[in-house]
Amino acid sequence: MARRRQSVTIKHVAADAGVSLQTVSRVINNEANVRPEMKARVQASIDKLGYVPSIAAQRMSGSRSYLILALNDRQRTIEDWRAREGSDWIDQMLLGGMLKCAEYGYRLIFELVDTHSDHIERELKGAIAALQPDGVILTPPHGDNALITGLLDKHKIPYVRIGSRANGGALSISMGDDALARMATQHLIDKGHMRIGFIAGAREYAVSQWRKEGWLETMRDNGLATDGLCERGDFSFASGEQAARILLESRARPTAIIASNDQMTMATNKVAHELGLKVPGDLSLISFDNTPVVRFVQPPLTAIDQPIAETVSRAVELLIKSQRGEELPPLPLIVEGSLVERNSVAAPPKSK
Amino acid sequence: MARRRQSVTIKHVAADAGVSLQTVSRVINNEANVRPEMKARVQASIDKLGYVPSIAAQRMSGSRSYLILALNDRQRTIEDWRAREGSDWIDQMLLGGMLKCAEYGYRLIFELVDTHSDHIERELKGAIAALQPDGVILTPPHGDNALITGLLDKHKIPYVRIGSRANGGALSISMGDDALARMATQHLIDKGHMRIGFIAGAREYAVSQWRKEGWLETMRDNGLATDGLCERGDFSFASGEQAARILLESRARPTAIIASNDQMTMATNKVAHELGLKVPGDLSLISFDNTPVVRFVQPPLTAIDQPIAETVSRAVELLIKSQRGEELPPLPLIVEGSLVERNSVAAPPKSK
DNA sequence: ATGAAAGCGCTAACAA
DNA sequence: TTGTTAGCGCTTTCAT
Repeated sequence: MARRRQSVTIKHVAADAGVSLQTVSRVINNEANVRPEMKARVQASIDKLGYVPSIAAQRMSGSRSYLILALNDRQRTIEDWRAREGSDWIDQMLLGGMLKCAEYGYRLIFELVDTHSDHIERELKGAIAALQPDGVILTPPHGDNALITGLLDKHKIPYVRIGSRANGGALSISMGDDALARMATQHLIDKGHMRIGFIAGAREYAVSQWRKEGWLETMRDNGLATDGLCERGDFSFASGEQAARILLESRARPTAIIASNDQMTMATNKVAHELGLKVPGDLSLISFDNTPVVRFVQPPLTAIDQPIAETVSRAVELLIKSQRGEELPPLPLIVEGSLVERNSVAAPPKSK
Repeated sequence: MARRRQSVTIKHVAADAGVSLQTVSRVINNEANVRPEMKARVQASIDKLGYVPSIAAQRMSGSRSYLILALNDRQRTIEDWRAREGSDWIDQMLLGGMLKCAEYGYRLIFELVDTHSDHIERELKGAIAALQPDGVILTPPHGDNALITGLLDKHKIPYVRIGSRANGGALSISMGDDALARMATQHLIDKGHMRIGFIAGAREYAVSQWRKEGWLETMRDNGLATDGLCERGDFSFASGEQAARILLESRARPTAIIASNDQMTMATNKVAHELGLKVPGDLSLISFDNTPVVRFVQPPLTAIDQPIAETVSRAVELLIKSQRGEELPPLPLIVEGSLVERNSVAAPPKSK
């Protein structure tokens, strides 16, 4: 086993610049109490020698680890990967998270954690002990998991919850799901729809509730009935099929349906075709998430885009700024999504 | 700044078990020279206290970092992420790489590195110095970048090249691209095609050449002409359109085309439609990669599936085994892909 | 504003 | 088979 040592250490730099280790350390960490000329001299040596501090050593002496942990739901993530259905949540997360981390000299490490099950605690403790991350990003539904947040609180590790129910205490970010659901509902109402169905997502995801409420309130505000117009799925294609079938086979079927993610919307689209309904002629559809596949479906789906990259990017910023004691924006931060119009929405059919 | 220390260290375990630090260390690292009863006692303390070694400290004392670095091409990766066209290379890489790492207590860290440009060296040196990874996975086209492999050699960091031209020295894995191209070509010949066009990929990717050669040789072996049947793109949709247009507007246009990735195949499909050619009636198509989108195109594309998850998983195994001095399989390891039949291949048109 | 000394948690080398 | 010692590269004291 090759005993790999750092090729250029702080000592080399100190020797080269003719200063103490401490001064070099101060320059690296951009601390006060270093004269500009001194700083320049040290920096020159750093550049000359190509010195980069060892994260391990920095961590060891009680400083930062420059590691940010992103916790995702194990089961769902692996299922998505295996299914290869084009969900790009992870990619977008990396796009936003990694690049922002890189700006500040941090790295993002992905970790899969079970939602249920009792070894959550062991897993998470293990990751914390092994990595000593400077911050943690909790993606749905982990933000609402008291076991996780409790553990992080105990270890005093800052974390940001994405799309979580709870607002107290920690840093949190949402994509304004209720407003987005309102936007979608209003869009359909503006087109003349009155019977707008809704397929909700899994209960354990806070966003499911928010999205549903946005729809519910907008319907109410417009004096429209909602009885028998809401079914709940679990974000899977199969559950979407089931929910869609119930809605579309009911006596007074909706002329439009909003489903809480792309898979369920695509399922609804399929059921509509099976029942001989034309989309968007007989049935308008609006989806949530806007993953790549919705552009390739027939018809391409109008969808609420979730700005995941932007959200995770802001989450990283929040974490780093809070660690540095810098000022934070008012929380929860809302990174609003938008409605992307394609071809799955039209005016409702005249008859009936 | 909360000065975060390890909550349970090797000292606690040693005290609890009433043994020396070294003995605990030996148990952690599964070394010899520990009596079973001793080992059991220590392990009991570890479990009781929920002890997990600090990677930073392990690295510091010259041992492993339990970190594996996966190097991807920065520009292409970011472009793919932004385009949101459903390429799931990264996801598959994580699926295979992360999970295998987890089995052995390692973590996979992604890093984006420029292919061209002179700061490659600085970037890579920085990553190595900061992270001290135990191994590196080089995805195309980095495996053929002498600057990168040279640097890794110098630092004595084991690396595995995926889909690289070079076979000497280092660990390497390929997906048997030439055999796959042969398979695709033969599949078309078996259907009765004689004029089979080929759209090659960017030259800097070794796989481009292999795929082309597989096609070329199979054509030759079957006594079929290849003149004017090959165009080169750069894996982008636009380049695919251009190449397809040249092939399909030529006097003796091919009855089938194999394109070196999904984007270019989809572009070819589009051009065919524009020219009034039916796929697969007038033109058969076989794609490379089999990313999620090809199932949603009309018609769904027959494609060569690249087993990325499996490949990266094997790469991780190779790295860990080589580090442990365990026996390795013969290299380069070939993780063969397969032909996934969908609806873009038919017999050639009768007329002409 | 700079430097010296101590120690973080762990493992390698050596000793017993 | 087990324990002791030294030190990895860095940042924290605390001194100057």
